[in-house]
Amino acid sequence: MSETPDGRVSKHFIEQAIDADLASGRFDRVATRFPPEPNGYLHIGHAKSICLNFGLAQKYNGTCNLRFDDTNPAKEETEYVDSIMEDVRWLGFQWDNLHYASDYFDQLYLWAEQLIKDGKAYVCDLTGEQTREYRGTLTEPGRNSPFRDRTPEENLELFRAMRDGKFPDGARTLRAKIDMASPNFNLRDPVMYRILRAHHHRTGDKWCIYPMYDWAHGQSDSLENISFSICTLEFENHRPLYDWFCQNLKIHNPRQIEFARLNITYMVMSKRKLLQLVKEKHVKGWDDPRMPTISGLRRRGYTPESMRNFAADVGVAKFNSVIDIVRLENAVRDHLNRVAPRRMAVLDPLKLTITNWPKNADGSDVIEMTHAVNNPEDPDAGSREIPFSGSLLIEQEDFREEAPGKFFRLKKGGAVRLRAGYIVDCHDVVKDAGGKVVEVLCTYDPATKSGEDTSGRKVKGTIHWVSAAHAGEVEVRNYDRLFTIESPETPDGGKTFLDVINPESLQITKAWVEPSLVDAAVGDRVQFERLGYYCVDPDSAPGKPIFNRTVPLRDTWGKIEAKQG
RNA sequence: UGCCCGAUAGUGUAAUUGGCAACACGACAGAUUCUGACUCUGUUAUUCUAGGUUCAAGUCCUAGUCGGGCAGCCA
Repeated sequence: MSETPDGRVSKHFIEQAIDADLASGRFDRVATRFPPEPNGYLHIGHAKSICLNFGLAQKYNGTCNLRFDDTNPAKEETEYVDSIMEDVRWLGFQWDNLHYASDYFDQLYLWAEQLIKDGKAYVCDLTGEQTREYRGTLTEPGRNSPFRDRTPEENLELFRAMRDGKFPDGARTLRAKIDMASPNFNLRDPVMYRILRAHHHRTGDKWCIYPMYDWAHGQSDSLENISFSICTLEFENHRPLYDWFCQNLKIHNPRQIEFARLNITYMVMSKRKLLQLVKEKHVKGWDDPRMPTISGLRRRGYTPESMRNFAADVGVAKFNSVIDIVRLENAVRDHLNRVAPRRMAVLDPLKLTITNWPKNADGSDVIEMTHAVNNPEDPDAGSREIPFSGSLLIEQEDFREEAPGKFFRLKKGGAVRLRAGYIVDCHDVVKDAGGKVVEVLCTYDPATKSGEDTSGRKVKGTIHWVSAAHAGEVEVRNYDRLFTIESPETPDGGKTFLDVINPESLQITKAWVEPSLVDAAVGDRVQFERLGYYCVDPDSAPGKPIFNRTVPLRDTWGKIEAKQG
């Protein structure tokens, strides 16, 4: 739901469907569920689904369950279950009930016997390959399995034997008896159970037959009294089967509604590809800050609020869209701008010496504390004191010996304000043997101290700095997009997504930071003024923080420069 | 050559369900600024095409075009 300018509330198509079903009496409440398969870590696409399902429950004063769709023991692990629960909570949601599809295995088995007795399911001896051949093609109908007309008695006996482990893996299946000529493949006698000897993360070795998705999902929804079963577009063709099972079992029939999954430029979202990135060590793990996983984005410094805002921002529809990654970046900037304390850090230092700075009797610099606002967007954030001296570090790129008029920073013969400090005038530089500027020499204007400026001077630029003697030295990990092209899932020229990994997606560097930052705690988020938002990484040790760049600040000057070549 | 679904500024989402095509982001131009950030202002459309119904069509009908999905004992 969102507000239009004239105050009306606009609802997306799922909310409209819910309104209609509530009004018609088809359902009297909203019950949703988020049903991940625990075979990998959740990514931002799942976050959209989580926000949708839990969000709907909140808006309609209904309920939302978390249910693990754990019907394939070959792929599923407890590690993934734990990470999924952590991610859902971190996003800010609490499920009403926690379930596992595997909790329903007994009920599912009973229902299967019921369908067999009703003559609506049969045991099929076809091999996997034969099953495929019999299924037909896109343009030709399938053919009936030669085992399709077994009697309910025979089917029951064989099915129980399947359950009891009398047959090897893959030898037989239980199939629903629907219509081999249906234009919808899902209705061509879909497999309900396969024989599979694998240790299940919850049921152990109790079962050697496991239900297929279609046979487990809708029935699980039904058992939980779900009203709206929201899933992604690729399940649209499954809906007739979803309804067929509920109707033939004569059980509560939730309404399945499909929406388009989330795609974002410069990201891959398939679990298979993400698994590959992890397994082949192209990244450091599922929570590598370059991953689109919720845990990766969390480590990168994204906030739950920004991710929820992003999900709301991209909307819900049936159109298969690709969201520009800048919208995600914008969402986190927008939130962090409001909440992240400002700090100063210099990543690529250049020495700046103030030649007229006062000295103590012993020849050392006088140290003066200056007053800096913590967050101009948030008066409640207060202010802090930073040590200022005659020996500072500024950013290399903030100084040019000679520069065009549009360059507002420091140049020889020019002036600039040192943020929360003084205005300085540059009168000379010191170069090394190679002619590279290694130090800039300035004078400061005592009447221009930040907060008590009586000079009336105006300068065009303000730059950040740290006092050389007081700066803490820390590690900084500057992250960038993991891929070099917009659509890494489909690169040109026979390349794969692995060929378009951005070799510069992680740049480790040092930074010199204002003193308070040395004690930053894991998870702390700050804005390095004029650079970007940073978050303290779990790899940090006490007194040795490591800062991950969440996202850089928008850089208008960088754009202008790039354009001018 | 089958079935299902979709198509509205560059990108995404709206349009009181047949009544002046709007909002966000981006891009561009400008203002402001002790962060070239933030903020503010302006610019950015033959609603895929062709017919039809209607006083009136983005919305309804017909045909077409383009895009996505479907032939796992995966989910």
